[in-house]
Amino acid sequence: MMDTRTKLAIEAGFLFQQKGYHGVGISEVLERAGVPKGSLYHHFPNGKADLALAAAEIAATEVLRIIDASFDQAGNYANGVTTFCYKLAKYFDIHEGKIGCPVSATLLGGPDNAAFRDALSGIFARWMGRIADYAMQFGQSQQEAEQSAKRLFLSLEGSWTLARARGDSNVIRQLPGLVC
Amino acid sequence: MMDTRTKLAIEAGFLFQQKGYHGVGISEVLERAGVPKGSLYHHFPNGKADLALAAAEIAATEVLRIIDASFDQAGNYANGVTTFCYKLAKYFDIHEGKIGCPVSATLLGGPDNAAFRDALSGIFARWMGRIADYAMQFGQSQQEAEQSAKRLFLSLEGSWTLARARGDSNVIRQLPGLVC
DNA sequence: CGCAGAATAGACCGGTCGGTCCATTCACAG
DNA sequence: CTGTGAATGGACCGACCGGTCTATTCTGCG
Repeated sequence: MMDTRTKLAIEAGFLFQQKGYHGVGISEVLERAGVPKGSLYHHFPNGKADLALAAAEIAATEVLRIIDASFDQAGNYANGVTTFCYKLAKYFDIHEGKIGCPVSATLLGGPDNAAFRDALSGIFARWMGRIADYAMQFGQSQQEAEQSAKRLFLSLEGSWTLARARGDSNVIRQLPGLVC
Repeated sequence: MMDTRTKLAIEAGFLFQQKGYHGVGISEVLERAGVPKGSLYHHFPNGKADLALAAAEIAATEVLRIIDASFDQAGNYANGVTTFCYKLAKYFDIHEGKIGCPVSATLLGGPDNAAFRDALSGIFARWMGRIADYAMQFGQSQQEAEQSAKRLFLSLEGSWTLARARGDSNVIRQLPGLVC
């Protein structure tokens, strides 16, 4: 069975992504995870803030895995982008359109903390770096690749927001036609 | 002097944009606005939710004004986009990089409410519509114009997020080179 | 002036927040 | 078995939350 610490971080992640850092109460996380309060403060001595950072880290890694899965078998860059967007749209639908960017809702809504901002910008850099790597692998120059990655990332972040506002994942699915 | 109702909505808007709906307490808004609680519930009988909707509406209108100011005197579409982004970057800097999209932080973080989502998607539609109008005015076909507007809006929404994570408005300033 | 409704002022409320603390149970080394 | 630290379980706390309610002050009309 899954680690208590991991289970807490994952359940907290889902909730944070839907309602933001301040919109989720500790007790709600505990109830969903089926874990008592004592355990939380054993695994996350700094409480809610630690929990949010761990949740964001897990979600960030999951997105990296989706990037890999999308580009590894793609014949070219545009193809990889399309697969990537479709996978994210599916993820969006699974959670009933209630979910935004898995990390920005968690960390941007949190306390005005340097640690939170650093974690967030680090995660974004990792995502863009990974996408740029694949773009280069498919023949783009480093400069081109970084620009492609940035363009994709920015639009994607916007698509997540718009999709949530509309309750419709099609914005995400139509993204490849817009940025490639 | 400014209307008490308006003052409340504006101050609430700044706070919501920084910390999200649940991150801001009523008392904090009242303190900043220098207004007692009774006045708030006189002007906004439904309390915090009404306040957030009014705040978003004001911010949305302000953005429309910035769009107009940017495109009205621009010689072409690309020029208007550049001015628009520079104005937004300046707005971002004025608020010390602590501010995101003026409406999504307020409304997406709020209660999982149909009224909130509708208001948000309506505001986004108005923004994109206005930008598309200018694009057509500068010679683009309707289809081209809508695509241009969507591309700009999505990247802009993403830029706001990234700028906030980095605490640096340059992402927004570099946007025209990326989407035009 | 007197009156009425709008607006302001703030005490007060029940509920929930994040967090602390300690008793208990578990897993495992000796 | 016993001992020990990790992990769990949950009662409890003060602070703050959004919201209600009543008293008072302002404002404009007759």
